[in-house]
Amino acid sequence: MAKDKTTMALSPAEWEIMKIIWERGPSAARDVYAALPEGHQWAYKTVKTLLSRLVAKEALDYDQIGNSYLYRSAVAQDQMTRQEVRSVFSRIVSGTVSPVIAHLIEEADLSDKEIEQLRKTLADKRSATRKRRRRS
Amino acid sequence: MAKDKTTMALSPAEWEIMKIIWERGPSAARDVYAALPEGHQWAYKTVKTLLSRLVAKEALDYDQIGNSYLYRSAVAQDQMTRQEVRSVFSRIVSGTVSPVIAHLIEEADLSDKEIEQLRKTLADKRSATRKRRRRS
DNA sequence: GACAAACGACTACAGATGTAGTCTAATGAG
DNA sequence: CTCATTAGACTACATCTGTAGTCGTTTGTC
Repeated sequence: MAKDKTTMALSPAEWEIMKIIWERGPSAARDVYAALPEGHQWAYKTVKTLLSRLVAKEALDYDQIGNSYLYRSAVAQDQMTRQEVRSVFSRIVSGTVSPVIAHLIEEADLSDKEIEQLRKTLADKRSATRKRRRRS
Repeated sequence: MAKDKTTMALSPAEWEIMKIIWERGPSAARDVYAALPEGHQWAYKTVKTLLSRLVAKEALDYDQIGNSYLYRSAVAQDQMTRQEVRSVFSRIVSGTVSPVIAHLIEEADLSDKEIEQLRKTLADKRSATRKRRRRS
């Protein structure tokens, strides 16, 4: 039933829950509820619904402790993130990706170290591209 | 009724339509239908529905020509794109954006010229960051 | 001028999502 | 042991989305 992990998608509200579990590690429903960022006033029941849906999607798994569940992530955060970013880009972009990357760089709050790292990524990319071109 | 332009969101199917109109310029429903990328076999009626919904959202506007409409974009593509990217990032990211940017760079098909441009963007970013730090 | 073709308006309907509420069973407090 | 509390299961319901279909009107064709 549950979609393949490589095609699973999370709704915004579900992402909110997953982020909490990724940060805190395995958590009971109460803990997730307590960890909601300020400004999110979901009813506890809403959190429970989202947790159940995430279990149904197999994004979460759980261990039963007494009569309650300890939810834990069943998918890696960076994998989900990559997937989501890919999906958004395929929706949005018609042709050129690079202006969007530029926009992100401008908007993001990057440390010097991260900037250095990205420069290196770009440099690698350049040589990789050249290699591909030569081969073809 | 219609959401403020700064908060309007498009569904994936709606993006598909908008991309066609952004590329082709003002178009009749038939033209949009004809311009659907291979593999998208929506019924013509489906296209019509999406166009109407986009008009309702004020993402499209139209001029009446005879008894039919010539649809034209009422929002700029890059503005919508930026908005969408921002929204996705605020959903997804807890903390560090830069791995995601790195991932994009790795995945994207970038020309040498674009890579050079991005390096420059990063360089600017670095000096901007330094300036901000000095000020604070 | 009659009629088929095409158009836009409105309607349909199932699945996903946001946002909870009810019901029943387990359990911890006294 | 009894009872209020709490947990998870199941139910609810409005809205958004994907994906069309029907209806009445306009219009181009002969």
